[in-house]
Amino acid sequence: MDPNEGERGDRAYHHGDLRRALTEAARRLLESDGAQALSLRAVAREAGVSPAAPYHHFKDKNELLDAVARQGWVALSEQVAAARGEGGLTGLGMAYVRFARENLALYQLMYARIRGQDSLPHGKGGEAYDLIKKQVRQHIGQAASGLDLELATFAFWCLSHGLAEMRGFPRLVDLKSQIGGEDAFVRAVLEHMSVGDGHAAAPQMASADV
Amino acid sequence: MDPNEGERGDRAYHHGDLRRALTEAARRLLESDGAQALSLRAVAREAGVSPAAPYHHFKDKNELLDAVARQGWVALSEQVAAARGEGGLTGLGMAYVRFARENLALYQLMYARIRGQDSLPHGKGGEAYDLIKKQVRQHIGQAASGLDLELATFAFWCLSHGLAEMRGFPRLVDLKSQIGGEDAFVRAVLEHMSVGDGHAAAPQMASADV
DNA sequence: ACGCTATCTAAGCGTCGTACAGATAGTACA
DNA sequence: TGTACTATCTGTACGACGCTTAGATAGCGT
Repeated sequence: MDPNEGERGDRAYHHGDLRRALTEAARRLLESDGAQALSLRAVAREAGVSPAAPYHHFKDKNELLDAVARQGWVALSEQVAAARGEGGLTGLGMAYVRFARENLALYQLMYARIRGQDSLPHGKGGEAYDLIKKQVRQHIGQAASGLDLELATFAFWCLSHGLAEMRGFPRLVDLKSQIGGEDAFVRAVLEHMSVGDGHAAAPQMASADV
Repeated sequence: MDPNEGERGDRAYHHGDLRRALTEAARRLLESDGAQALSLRAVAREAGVSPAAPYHHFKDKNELLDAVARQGWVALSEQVAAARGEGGLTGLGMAYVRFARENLALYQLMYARIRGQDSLPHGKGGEAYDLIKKQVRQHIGQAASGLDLELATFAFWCLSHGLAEMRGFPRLVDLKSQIGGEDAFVRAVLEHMSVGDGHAAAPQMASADV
């Protein structure tokens, strides 16, 4: 649950706090050499221990990666929280996308780990989702139904995630230059949904109209 | 470019059309054992050839996976195309999500391959995107600016992708049961964006209203 | 019929995740 | 203080992986 469950800095092991050293080594490798270079042996090497040492702190490689991913969710939540009150809902979305851009390999690891176990981050890790939900509530008004709130939050999350993942796709380069740069594009997409115009409670099924 | 570049059924090799046999074996393994079991050696085993045989048809493992992914994009486009004219834009989105549900490992492989090379599927593979764009144009009206059309299409794609990827997340189970099941949930999210209500040309920054 | 080339096999290299036995260093208690 | 005890780390090994190379084989054009 606690993403830094090895954060007991008081407790020292033979060669120091190896658990923390391992996750830090992993994040270092992730940033420098990318996700495909993140082998357990490489992490152990980077931390200066034998290939078998990590197994005294993590059941297997997946558990190490999960710990790193949890740290990523915490960092994402912090970055989104720091953008609170600056640019409204759009500001949170842009902070989300900025995190993904600045920590691409980590961001992809976070979702890769989630896909492996079919569970969204919860507890500290899922704080970002709740922050966005709160801002969405403020955006669409307290009067909106809880169902609308949930739908709007999820839709906004999808938009942010899509922007984070597909930012570099060639199909978008024309659009981005046409709209005035990367940030303007992100802003435009986030605001395009214009969540909370009050149309969600009675979803229309119009097939075609001008 | 052509996702079935090995589809020359006329040309037979020593043991038949091994290139096709390999991609088919890969898709079989993907469906039965998941993505992490998809090793080159396992594919060769499934196809009944030696571990080195695939290298005469693919430069390396990545090229084999790319070929499988391209077949996936074609299949996705076909499924989306088959839903044309049935349920409007929402129908296309639901077909997209249904494909991801029915071919989960393949769907994730498709995006994993894309992330590795920072390029969206084009040509035959990207047909689905163009189909959705066409339907979005019909939905928002021909009068909308090209910029709005692109933004709306991308936003709708993000929504569909998010639904496909996060469908099983525990955070959503309450919402799904509350809204009346899986399909109703997908429909609600897709329609929530209500793309093309004419607010995109002049994106409002309303902070709160009911 | 004869070479030519494409195709496939066998064997091997370095790396990976992981397991296990033994060494070592802190800790608890006599 | 000395002595078990346990947690931590090393060394070594196993099977599987991606990929390379050398050699066998089969279909092709001439």
